[in-house]
Amino acid sequence: MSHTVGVRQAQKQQSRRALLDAGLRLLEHQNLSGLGVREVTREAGMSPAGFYRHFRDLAELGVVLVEESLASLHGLVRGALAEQAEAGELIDRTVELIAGHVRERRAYVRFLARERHGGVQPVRAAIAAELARFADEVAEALGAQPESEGWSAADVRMLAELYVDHMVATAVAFLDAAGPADRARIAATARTQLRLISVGRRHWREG
Amino acid sequence: MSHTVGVRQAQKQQSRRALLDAGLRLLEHQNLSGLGVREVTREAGMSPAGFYRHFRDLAELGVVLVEESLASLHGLVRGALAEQAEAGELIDRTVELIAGHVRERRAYVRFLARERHGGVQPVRAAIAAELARFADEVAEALGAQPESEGWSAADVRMLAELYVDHMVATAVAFLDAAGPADRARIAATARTQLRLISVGRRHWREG
DNA sequence: TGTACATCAGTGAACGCGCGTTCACTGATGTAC
DNA sequence: TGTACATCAGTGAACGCGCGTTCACTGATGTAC
Repeated sequence: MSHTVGVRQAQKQQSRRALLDAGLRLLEHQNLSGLGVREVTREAGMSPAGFYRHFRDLAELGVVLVEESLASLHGLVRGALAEQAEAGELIDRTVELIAGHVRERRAYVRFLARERHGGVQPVRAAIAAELARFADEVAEALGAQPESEGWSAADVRMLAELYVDHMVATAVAFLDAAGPADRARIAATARTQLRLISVGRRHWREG
Repeated sequence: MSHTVGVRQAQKQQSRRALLDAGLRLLEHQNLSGLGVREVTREAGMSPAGFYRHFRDLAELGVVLVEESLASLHGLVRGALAEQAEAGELIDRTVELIAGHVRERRAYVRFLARERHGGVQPVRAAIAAELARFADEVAEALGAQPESEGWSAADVRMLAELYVDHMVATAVAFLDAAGPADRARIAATARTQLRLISVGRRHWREG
């Protein structure tokens, strides 16, 4: 019974987690700006006043959710970049990674998609900044590939942005998929689009 | 003084317009699900009860705004497709069209971006259906081009979706542009990305 | 180990407030003759 | 044209309700000796 943290602190963490989870659950079908303190505490099985032991207001809870969402997304991007394979195979793997991520972190992905252009400015800014960082990471990885020889930094960065935009669009499409057949169609479309971009990249110099 | 419509009806139309404009104005900085009836009527200079002479609730007002937004977007898409020019020139014109549309219909574009994944289901469905129709139109136009010879209908459709997604992403980027220099950068990126896709399309067969 | 005091996460009651919606109304516009 | 009645867009008051936030509290956990 090591109590390096203490029972009290552990219980507090648990309550905080319950509030975050309740918020995430409720945000799957509504906007952050439409959420209420009482609504969240009700869902978490806590009295309304208890909320203020953990967060100043709902925007603060929202920002924590953004951080968690982005951490999970970062894992996805790193995973995609770490893959070492032939181009076609890499495309297939990437699309699979996105599909899997949407399946496992559905609520987080939905939250990001919804608040990316939502009504809460600090949350929007955090998401935009983090997507820019993803583009940086992707640009760096692309720049290291032999296919990028002779490309300007700006062109590599442009290509990275195109990939990130496409990843986001694909993830959102998976979110709204109607069923397995629909998911398969979305995956096939995404793969073909990535292949098209890849072809364009290879023939870029010849214009 | 032709009164084919009647003074009373004209005044009612004017009030309705005032409510829609007030809503659109308020929605530039908040979500539809966070908007209030009293808030809208206050902004429109009308008593709260007056709202119900025009709309059942705010979702109904929101759906009308979606229709208006999409009508304006339709004009943009038709404009882009109607252009007859050499590929490079066409890309420049398309990016200019998007930039101009964002400048002139800023509030509508912001509204669409925000509610596309927002918390009001009927509004979301309307936007998704309409974007699919845009993809259909674009696919039809692309299919008629000589460059599409030998392409399957599915591949043409996939290309159209890529273009529509890219248009949306570009419009949203323009929305958040920090200034003229930022706008120029976004335009340059969008042009280069379109050129890349165009190159990929030309060399598709050789894959 | 036991005891006495301190801390503090969570409670339940209370507050004032703005909300959505209804209602009977009013007065300008429309219509019939 | 003038008059008498009908229509109906917009009003202002009223309602009940759930909201965010505060407060003094309680009782389990932590700490000092």
